[in-house]
Amino acid sequence: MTETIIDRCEARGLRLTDQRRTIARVLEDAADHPDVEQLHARAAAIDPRISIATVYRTVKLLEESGILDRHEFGPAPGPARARYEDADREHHDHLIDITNGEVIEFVDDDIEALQKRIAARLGYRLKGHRLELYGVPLARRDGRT
Amino acid sequence: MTETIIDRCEARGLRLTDQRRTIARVLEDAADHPDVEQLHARAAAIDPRISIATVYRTVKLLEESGILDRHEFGPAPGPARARYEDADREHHDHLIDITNGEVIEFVDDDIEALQKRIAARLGYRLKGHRLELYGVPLARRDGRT
DNA sequence: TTATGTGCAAAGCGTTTGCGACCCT
DNA sequence: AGGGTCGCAAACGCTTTGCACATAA
Repeated sequence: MTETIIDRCEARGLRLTDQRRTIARVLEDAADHPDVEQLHARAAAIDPRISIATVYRTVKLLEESGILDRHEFGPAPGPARARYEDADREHHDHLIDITNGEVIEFVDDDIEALQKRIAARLGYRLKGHRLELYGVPLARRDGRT
Repeated sequence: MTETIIDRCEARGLRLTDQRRTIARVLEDAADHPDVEQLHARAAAIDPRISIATVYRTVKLLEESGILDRHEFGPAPGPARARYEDADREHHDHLIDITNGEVIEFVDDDIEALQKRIAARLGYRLKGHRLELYGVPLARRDGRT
C-alpha cells in the first residue's frame, strides 16, 4: 500500500529510464486524475526532453502492468480523453461535479455487494464494473462556491 | 412510450428526409445496441444512397434531441465506438458479457436509490449516472454455450 | 422559395507506431 | 554488447466538417 510506483515498476522488472522515473513521480504527486496532456506538461516541466509519445507509451505500459487505472469520464461526446490514477489504492468509484468537472472519490460497500448480487441474478460472475455518478452541488445557506 | 422515433422527430420539429426516416426505422427495429457502422450497413441495405456521414449527423441530432441514448461500453482502450439505443424506454443499466461482448439490460430500483443516497451523502444532487457491469457466465451443468 | 440536409472527401482529435538514434543493464 | 526505449513525424480509427448540390416544407 505504501509502495511507490517506481517500486512496483522494479518489482515487475520494467526498465527504468529517466523519463519513466519522471512520469512516475508526476503520477505519484498527482492529487487529481490527470490526462496524458497534463501528465506531459507536468513531466516536461521537470525534464523537457520528455515527448508526449513517451507519456502515451508509459501510461499504457503501466496500465497493462496493473500499476495505473485508466478512466474515461463522460459525458462528453466523441473520444473522451483518458485519465489516469494510481491503481494501488482501496477500490473506489467516482462522482463528477458537472458544474466544474471536479472528480470526487467515494467508497460504498453496499453498492459493491449489490452489483455482485445483480450480476449473479442475471447468471454472471462479476469481473469488474464502471460506476460514475454525475451531480450538482446541493443548495447551501452560505455563499461559498 | 409507444411513440415511434419518427413521431418524436416530428414532435420536435425535425425535418424528415428519406435518410432520416430510414435510419429511424433501423433504430426502431434494432434489438441490440448498434454502432454507427452497423446502423449504416443496415440503413444502406434499405436505401444505398445513405452515406455514413449522414448517419453520424443523424445520431448526433437524435442524441441531442433526447431521442437516442449513446453508450461507450468498455473496457476497450482508446476511443471506444459509440453505440446507440432508443431513449424512450424505462431506465436501465447494462451488463456486458466479456466473453462475447453481449449486452444484457437490467433494472434495479435498489441500486438507483442507493446511488441517489450516495450522492446526497457527498453533498450532491444526482443528475445522471453510468453503471456498467462486466462479467462472465456462471458455470452451468449442461453443455450449452 | 429558401433554409436545411446530403454526399464526398478532407480535416480533426486523441492515440499509436515505424524508424533510426540512444540508453539501461 | 544488445535489446529495450526515445523523439520525431507519419499513420490510425472514429468522428466531424467545408463545400456544392439536392430537397423538405
